[in-house]
Amino acid sequence: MMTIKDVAKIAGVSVATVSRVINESGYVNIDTRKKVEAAIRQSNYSPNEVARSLYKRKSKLIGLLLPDITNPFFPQLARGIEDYMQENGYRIIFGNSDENADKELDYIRTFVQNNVVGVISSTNFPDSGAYLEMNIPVVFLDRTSNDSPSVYADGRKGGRLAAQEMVARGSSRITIIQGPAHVKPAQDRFQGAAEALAEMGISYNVIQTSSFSYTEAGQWATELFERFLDTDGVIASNDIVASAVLREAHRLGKTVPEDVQIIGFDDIPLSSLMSPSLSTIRQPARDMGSAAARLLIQLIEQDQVEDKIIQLPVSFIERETTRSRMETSKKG
Amino acid sequence: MMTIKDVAKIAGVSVATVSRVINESGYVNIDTRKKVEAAIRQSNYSPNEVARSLYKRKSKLIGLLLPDITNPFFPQLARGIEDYMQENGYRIIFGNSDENADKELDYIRTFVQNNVVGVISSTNFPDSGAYLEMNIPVVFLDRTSNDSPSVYADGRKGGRLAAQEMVARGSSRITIIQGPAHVKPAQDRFQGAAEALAEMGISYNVIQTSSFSYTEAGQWATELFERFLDTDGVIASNDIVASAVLREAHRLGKTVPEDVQIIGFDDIPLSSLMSPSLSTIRQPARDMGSAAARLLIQLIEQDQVEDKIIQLPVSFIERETTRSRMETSKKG
DNA sequence: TTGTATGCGTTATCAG
DNA sequence: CTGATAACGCATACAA
Repeated sequence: MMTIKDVAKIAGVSVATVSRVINESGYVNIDTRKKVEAAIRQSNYSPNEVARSLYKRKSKLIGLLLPDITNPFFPQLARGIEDYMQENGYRIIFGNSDENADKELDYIRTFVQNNVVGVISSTNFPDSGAYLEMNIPVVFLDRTSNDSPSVYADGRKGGRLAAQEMVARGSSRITIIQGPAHVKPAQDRFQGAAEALAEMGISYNVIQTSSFSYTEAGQWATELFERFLDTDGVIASNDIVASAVLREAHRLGKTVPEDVQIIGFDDIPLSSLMSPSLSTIRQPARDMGSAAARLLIQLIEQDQVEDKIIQLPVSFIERETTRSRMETSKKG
Repeated sequence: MMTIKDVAKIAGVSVATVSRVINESGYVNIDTRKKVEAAIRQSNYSPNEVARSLYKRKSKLIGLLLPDITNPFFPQLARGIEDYMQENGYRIIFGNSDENADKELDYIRTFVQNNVVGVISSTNFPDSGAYLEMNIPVVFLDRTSNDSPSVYADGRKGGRLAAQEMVARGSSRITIIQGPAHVKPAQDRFQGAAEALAEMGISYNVIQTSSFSYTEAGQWATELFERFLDTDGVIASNDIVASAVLREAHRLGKTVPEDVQIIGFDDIPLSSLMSPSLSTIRQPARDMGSAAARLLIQLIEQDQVEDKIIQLPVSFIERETTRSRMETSKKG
């Protein structure tokens, strides 16, 4: 590998001068600049980021911690982040936490060991202290913690929306699938749906689940109809579980949405390609990702930021697992 | 941040000694070791990887380049890689290439700028020279290049399998969806299917596609049935497109698999949750990922490797978009 | 068994 | 406008 020294030699100047033209810092004569630039081109030199990072005590690296990239919601977040970071010259060190505190800690440690200048984390332990001790900007994504910088969608609202749309479309024997207890956003959704239903005076069933895994999704769908065969509306904890429910409904000979309506959560890309396509509460995942990236960069490069806490709106995506809306109670 | 110097001061020894206990290199008296270890614990010190990397001219970082993490096949690869790397103390710098040569080059450059010790790449340009010039181990994943280290599934065989299973299950008016021309594995599949069909003396239709994007998948499905309404067997270029075809078939009032059989490719996690669940040619994506990681680490740490080229088997996953096999021509 | 000094590739300070 | 040089944090060769 070429070093700044090699370039200096070729150009017949000192390393300091080369450094100046690279960083456009300090004065440098137009002619010597030409020489240096020529030398750089000729030698195909590009600066060693490690040395830079060592000297400046900060890199162009950011750490990204996601629960499981295999869950289709997270790649969307990751993409939003990566694109924005890429455009701004930052690179990403990525890790899956599996919602496991130790693994998370391990990653955080190596992040700081590598001089990352910031981290974006979708953690269930935002208050673990590890984040504070880092002493570098952190933004929590799809998660919240007091008034720490964070980007998230309004899960509670999403839950409410799902409940309202379901009721407005005529379901009355509704089952809510409650996501994993340790995943905050999942609980927000549940709470939103539950409280909206309560406000409308509609009783509901609840199925408890303990993960978002593909393999278990089928089991919960099975359990759901075993316990509540006559349910006519399912509010799922995410689109994966919703798919499983849709599948199980079919297997039992039910037609969707006539016999059972189903509403998912997230709006993962595949939900529109299923048949019937999945009605769902959309989280603008990619936007959440880029918003988080943008916020983190502000935190890194400026001392002032517009908003430390960014809540993005969710929306109901009407597709084929819900019926058309009944105009039951029109006011006015 | 604590440095080795701080630790040395606390322990009342020199930095060299501290370094020795950290790296278990050279002799160090049992008692002074105790002292140093205590100092490390007390100060919560962990070595600066950047400084290490600078000195040793190699890091614990590896570069990972994938076309698009948003395509459900790639997170599986990524997971296989990440898990294996994590266990072995390596971290990943990740980038999406979008199959764009410039973006790829940009990433490769920053990889070497950051002293990565190896890269795993799913590139369409394995022979671009950029990979050779890097002078660090590269393994191509889901791709091949002469006798460069690589890990991939037998796409040709997969295509053949799909064709054979489709025919054995009674389809005769078969349509193959041909994936993007610039994506080698997609062409392998196509070729395999086409040649198997040819061998069996069965004619077929072909639909050309130019990407694996979700949004366009629907259009191709539409085009497929517009042009070949009476097709009774579709061999799709991947599971996403297969989903779109399934959906379109339903929309047109066709029943699957009675009227049309559909076989996908990849076996993404959601394919088993669809209804009907998707018959598909499975690529062991996660295993491919860990195999690539394993191979890369061998390449990095040893001079000899078992096999530079690893081909993993594909398999037909029989689910609900294909009928049961007709025992047409039983020999013996 | 331990300590001192050097260099890894950069940037920034300070003379010139 | 340009060039020595120190320092970033660490690992190693060499002394002691």
